[in-house]
Amino acid sequence: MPTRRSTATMKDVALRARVSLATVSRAFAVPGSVSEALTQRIIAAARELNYTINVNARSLRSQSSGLIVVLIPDIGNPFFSVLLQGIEEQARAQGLAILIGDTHGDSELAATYARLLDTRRADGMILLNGTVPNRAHDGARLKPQRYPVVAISERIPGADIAMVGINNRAASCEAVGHLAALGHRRIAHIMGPADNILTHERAQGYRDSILAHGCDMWPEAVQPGAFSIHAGRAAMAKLLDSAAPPTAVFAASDEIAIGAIIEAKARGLLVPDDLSVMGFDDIAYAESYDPALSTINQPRREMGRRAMVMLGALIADPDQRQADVILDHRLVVRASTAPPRVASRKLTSRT
Amino acid sequence: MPTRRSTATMKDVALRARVSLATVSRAFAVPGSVSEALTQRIIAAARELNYTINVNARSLRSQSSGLIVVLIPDIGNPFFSVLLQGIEEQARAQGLAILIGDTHGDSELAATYARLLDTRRADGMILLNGTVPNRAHDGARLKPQRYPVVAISERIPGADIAMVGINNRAASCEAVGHLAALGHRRIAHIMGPADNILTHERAQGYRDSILAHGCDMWPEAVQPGAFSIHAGRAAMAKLLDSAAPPTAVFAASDEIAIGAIIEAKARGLLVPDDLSVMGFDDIAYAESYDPALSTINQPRREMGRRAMVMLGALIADPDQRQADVILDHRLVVRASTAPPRVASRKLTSRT
DNA sequence: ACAACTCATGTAAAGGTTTACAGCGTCGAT
DNA sequence: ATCGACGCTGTAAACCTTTACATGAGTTGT
Repeated sequence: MPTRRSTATMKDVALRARVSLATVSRAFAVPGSVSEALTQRIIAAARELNYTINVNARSLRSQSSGLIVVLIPDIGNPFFSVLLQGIEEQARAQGLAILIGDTHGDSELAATYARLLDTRRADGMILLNGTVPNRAHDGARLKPQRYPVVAISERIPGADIAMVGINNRAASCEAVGHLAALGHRRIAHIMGPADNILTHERAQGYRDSILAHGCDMWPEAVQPGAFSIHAGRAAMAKLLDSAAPPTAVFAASDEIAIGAIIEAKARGLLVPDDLSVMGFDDIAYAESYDPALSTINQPRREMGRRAMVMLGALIADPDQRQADVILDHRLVVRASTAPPRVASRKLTSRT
Repeated sequence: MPTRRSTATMKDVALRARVSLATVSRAFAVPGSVSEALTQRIIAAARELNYTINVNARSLRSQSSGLIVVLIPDIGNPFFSVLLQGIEEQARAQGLAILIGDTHGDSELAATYARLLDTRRADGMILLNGTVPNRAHDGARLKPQRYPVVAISERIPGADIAMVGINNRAASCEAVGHLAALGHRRIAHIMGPADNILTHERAQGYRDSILAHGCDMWPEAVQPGAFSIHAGRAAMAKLLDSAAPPTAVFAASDEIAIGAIIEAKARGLLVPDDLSVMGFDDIAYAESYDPALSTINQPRREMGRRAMVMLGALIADPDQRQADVILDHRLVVRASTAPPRVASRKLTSRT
């Protein structure tokens, strides 16, 4: 039970400024509606009383909270931080604050956060990739109410939710194309988690490119994984253990790529001399890693900003349909990719 | 203007369950106060009507929002993400949600977020190191009201705000001690930003240790910096340009350490053979870097959790004083530190 | 001079909860 | 049978705004 802080209310301000309560409210909320003289008097009175509006009362009456929820699978993942900054900047510009819900990939938890919309604590929601609060029973619940929701980087199947993202398939195709252009013929792919849609879009882009360039195809070329350093390392180990290891790897995320490089180094391989590695995302550490990662840059800040703009529009008019926004990605070539060694074929023995 | 969603209210539930409004409220809020039979009837009615409580109304009446603000200088900094997770987990356990304010180190912005307390939008606030919304005029404002506030890892000068953290001075002393124990005599220090208190505590620990071990002291040994890779790299460049470069560096953060290593590598130096580098914080990437970073581990998740616990107590009773919590740090020795090269003595001449 | 308007302000009714207080029925003790 | 206590439920006030509607003063046009 918090101690009741005795704070000035609008009524107090009205009394002091010798106007009605309604006038005070209007002076603050509706710009041109109160005469200059009164507005000054009211502002003065408010300042003297150290008045601050009670947001809860306002929300109750106006049926909107000025808050939006952002659902993230994992705050710790550096991919999301810049995205968040974009969202947050834009939200602030629109006078909204953001409420972050870390779902830890748990759809139960996601549903809990989604409930903030039901309870009118939040006006809208942004879904970051992988977090789908409506997998289970909530799919049915989300749609009929037509809550303002936009997804970043993931198309939610079934629920027609507006989204902003990049063309993952094309980007992956380009990434693998870069490796092929360097002369690689034996290019493997380490995937993200199987239940993530991005994983499949990127894998598809990989396949497109392998086909288009007539590169090697072999059963173990595509390894399952997850968006983590650990998974990347494990998958790389499998690839290197195989009879005919690849000369290049396209990882579905930078973290996977880092894991792959760690494993390669652990075995005495030189990157990029013995093995080229491509990442995806261009997280902050990609540039600082040794070797600096070649990767696909996603315009994350812009993605966040655009999503927030769309959400704002949706909040203003929940019935309007928003078109998807596909932003441009960018191939970033750094030091982790190079032409294959001509002599590299000699490694191919054993088992 | 959002379309008014016609939602069931308590009144509707009361009608349907044939009880009074008050009884419904009590059934939900005050555990043992309503008879079993009625409670069941009420719950059934609520379910049938798809009732969800209106949080704004509750907040208005009960003068508390169930929200807490967390002020962060930079969401993108990986040091904070785990901290956040700790806070968030504990907050959820206490039925609270967190509102994240990224201040970008801007105290103006921090003040904006701090205002959420004034407007009753938030019940309490957690300050993450470096963010001091009361540097300027707000110091005076924060104290008299006695808002529930706790700081993580930084003692706010002047304002008596409870805090949880580690002993930075002792930890730094230990870090440098590790380098000295390896045989280093010429140990430099790259500091964080000058306006951050942690910077000075860590620098002090460095000095303590240098003195205690009788290591070299020279004017350029301590370089100003900032908590970033870039700053680390620049400072390292200065150190290496000097006539008698150090054989080891203690960086005030892991990011600085990474920057330092990048610069050393760029000059063809081997880490740790030619130069040992110690970091501080043990961020996620410290372990994956090449070489893996020796550093000081801060129990970040636990710090977040403890801070939230304290805040909870403070919200329950704003007048009680909370004792500071100092948690244990841990020296983590990995691959970026090693004994100095014996031949390195030959560098020590000149001037 | 009067109708028709505009414009600034005031009045009062929501908005959905929580909670102090009152009422009422039951039970045990006298 | 009476009293007090206790446990459950209902009544109504309070929390602080926003906003539809009413009011009245001033302006314009005839």
